Amino acid sequence: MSSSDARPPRDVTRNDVARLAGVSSAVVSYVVNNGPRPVAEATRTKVLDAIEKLGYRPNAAARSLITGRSDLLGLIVPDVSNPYFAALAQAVEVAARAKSMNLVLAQSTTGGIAPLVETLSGHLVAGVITATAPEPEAVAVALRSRVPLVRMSLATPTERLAIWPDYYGGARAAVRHLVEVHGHREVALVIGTDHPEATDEPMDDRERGWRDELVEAGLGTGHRIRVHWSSAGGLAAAALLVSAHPGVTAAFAASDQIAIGLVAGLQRAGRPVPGAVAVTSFDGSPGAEFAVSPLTTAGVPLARMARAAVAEVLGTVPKSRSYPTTLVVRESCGCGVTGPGNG
Amino acid sequence: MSSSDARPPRDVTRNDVARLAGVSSAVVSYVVNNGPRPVAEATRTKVLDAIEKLGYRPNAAARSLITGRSDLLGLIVPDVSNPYFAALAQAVEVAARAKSMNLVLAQSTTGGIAPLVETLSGHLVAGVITATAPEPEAVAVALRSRVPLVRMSLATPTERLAIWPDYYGGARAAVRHLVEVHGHREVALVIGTDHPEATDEPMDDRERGWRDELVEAGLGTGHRIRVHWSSAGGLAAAALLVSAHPGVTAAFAASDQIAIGLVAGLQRAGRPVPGAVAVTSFDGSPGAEFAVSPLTTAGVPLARMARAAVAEVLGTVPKSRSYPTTLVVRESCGCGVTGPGNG
DNA sequence: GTGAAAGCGCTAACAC
DNA sequence: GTGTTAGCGCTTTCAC
Repeated sequence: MSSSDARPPRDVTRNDVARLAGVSSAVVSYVVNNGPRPVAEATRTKVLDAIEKLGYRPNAAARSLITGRSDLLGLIVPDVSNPYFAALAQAVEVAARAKSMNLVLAQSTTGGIAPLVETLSGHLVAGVITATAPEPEAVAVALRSRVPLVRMSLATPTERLAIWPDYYGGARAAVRHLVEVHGHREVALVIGTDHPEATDEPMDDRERGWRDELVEAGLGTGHRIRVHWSSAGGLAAAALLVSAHPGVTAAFAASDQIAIGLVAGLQRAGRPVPGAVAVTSFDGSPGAEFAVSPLTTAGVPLARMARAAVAEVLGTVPKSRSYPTTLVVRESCGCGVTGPGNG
Repeated sequence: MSSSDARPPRDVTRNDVARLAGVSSAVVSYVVNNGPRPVAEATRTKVLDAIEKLGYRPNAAARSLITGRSDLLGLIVPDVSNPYFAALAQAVEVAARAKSMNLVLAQSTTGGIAPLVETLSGHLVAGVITATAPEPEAVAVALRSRVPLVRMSLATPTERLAIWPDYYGGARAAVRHLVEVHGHREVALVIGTDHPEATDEPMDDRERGWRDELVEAGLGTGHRIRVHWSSAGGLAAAALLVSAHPGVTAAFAASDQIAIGLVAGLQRAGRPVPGAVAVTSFDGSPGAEFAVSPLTTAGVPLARMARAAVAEVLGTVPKSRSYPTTLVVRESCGCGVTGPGNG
């Protein structure tokens, strides 16, 4: 501690273990990796003892250098502080750890993910799971470095290397509940956008689901509000809804975060949910239960999706790429509410 | 593509670059690392061109192997899907990336963190930031592998390698607001616990702050509820509060998550916040604004703390270890509420 | 200002 | 069933 530890004492290496156990370093390797060659039980025990005694821990860098792969797995999300992506990250971390993989978390808050994929691939990650839509350059980088880039929970599904919730079906179920169970005729859509000014954005499957469900019921699709994918966006949507769409009696929010803000904003504007306006949403995040009006929401099976995404990174072709949602019925739709309401 | 790519084509290495640029591999190294030796401008350009042309990317494993360190930084949290830890993780990721470090995220959902520290140190991480209290064995592992283990946002501050919000001061401010501004005399504490049955847990500084503030105001400290650190816990606390502490007119919740459940539960129990019970809490998480009653909460400066924690991992002794909170005043305390209330 | 070369700790042929 | 050994891609000392 006196000098600025100029050169840290070397870690205990596989050779130290071999020496103490009285075997060759190869045998230590076979024991540590359970292969690729068999080891006699007695020898194995000696090695294990030596490892224990020395507190030996394999150097992941050396291993990666030779194998060309690591036990690292990249995860790119727009922003982990968003509860949906937080839930996604937690599910992926659990799924990764179940496969003895470590998660490297990267946020794409600003700009493209190509530099992130580049960095990650420099770490020889087994693959990258992205919840941010990769721009063409990012895809090119992944291809060039031969790193599987698995899209997870993106609104515009691809056929290859992607896992997504059934946005379309979930949205239809959430809208159908409003129409069939509660009899609403004017159902607005409140959806997010990443490019507020862009007009040629591909249509989100949740929007498609909302539209088709209304059309099939013979209802109009004139009420559509686009805001940020956040509770603040939902708050803004509430203001818009009361001012520009006064006749609306129900709304489908494309995410719980939006719904949380929407429901709070509606309440503040004197249009309580579900009394004045019924709301359903999409995600099934834990916080939905504690919204100003507990949210009825299409629940996404993140744990299963995460396992599928990790498996896909590891080279397993998943049985299914689209995961059905389950409508969690609470109160924001008008169900089970006592007192003044339109149930 | 026909065979199962038995042996992936070797990546482009530093030698390829050297060959193309017509220099030695050492020079490539000097260019890539900006040192440790100077390189002529013309040579540098040639090298850079070759790198560009070949799409060369340094192999992090090889670099780590020789330097004995990586640009990886470990972060251990109990559960990223908890909004507080999600916010913490996002702040740490940003702070890490600002220092060109990559975050390896590990969750300690079950059991001790020693195995995680062990794994992380095998990856030669520059350090580990933990928001889960390390058990003695974890500390020993970190010591043995000479990995700095920085505690972040732990309720029981240490003197070394730790960064924390001013739990004590923040709690006092939140309680003081209830007492001095709103005149409450019976202020309950709703706090979490990791070991529901343990009785010898060290006292959380938030509890100490709550107690001292009340004592100095000449008030009683008889109302204390311990639940899980979650919104579900807050919901349970609401039930307990109405049944076992009917005289209470205000409560300080030790976390926003608890407060969110508490406020929702109180509302459901017909004791609206802040009308019937005023509430303040601790954290300042984004979601607090959208609680059933927008939360007045002691805001924690996570971004600054994250920068300090990352700096500490990197060997900088922080100017400060304790970070003051800022009371964000909204409505749950009774401020700015029109209509029936006890403002 | 540049090059040659010695390993970092580990894996996996290959030899015995 | 075990040992020997040749690198993996990179950094850095040391010569020039």
